Amino acid sequence: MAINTDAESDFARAVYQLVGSIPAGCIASYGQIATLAGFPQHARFVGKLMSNLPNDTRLPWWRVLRSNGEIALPGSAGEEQRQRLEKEGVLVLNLRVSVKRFGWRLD
DNA sequence: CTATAGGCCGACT
DNA sequence: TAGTCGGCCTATA
Repeated sequence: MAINTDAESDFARAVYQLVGSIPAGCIASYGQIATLAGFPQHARFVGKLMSNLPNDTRLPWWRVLRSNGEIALPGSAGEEQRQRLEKEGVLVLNLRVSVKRFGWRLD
């Protein structure tokens, strides 16, 4: 089953809701979001959605990183993400976060 | 720690 | 129509 790229698609809405429900001080991965949204194969599309987000979005896009805790964004964008994370108390070392300590796991 | 190998799938040339 | 490219993932060496 192919996903609908429309911003109103179930997939997109699920992703937005999930990202929005990541607690401050925690991080999640693209694949994790995709999986929770019901489409484990669409990790990349999650990134696509994030890149499409408007600048004034309220979504905490910065809490989404790679599965290994690495910041995916290059250059200045990654810098912004790093600062937003640290402002929430997430320790970022060399563009890296400890998934063990800050990973978003549901209880 | 790096390097390879395989997979995935929408968007854009 | 066929490549190529992404804010990717997992496993293995």
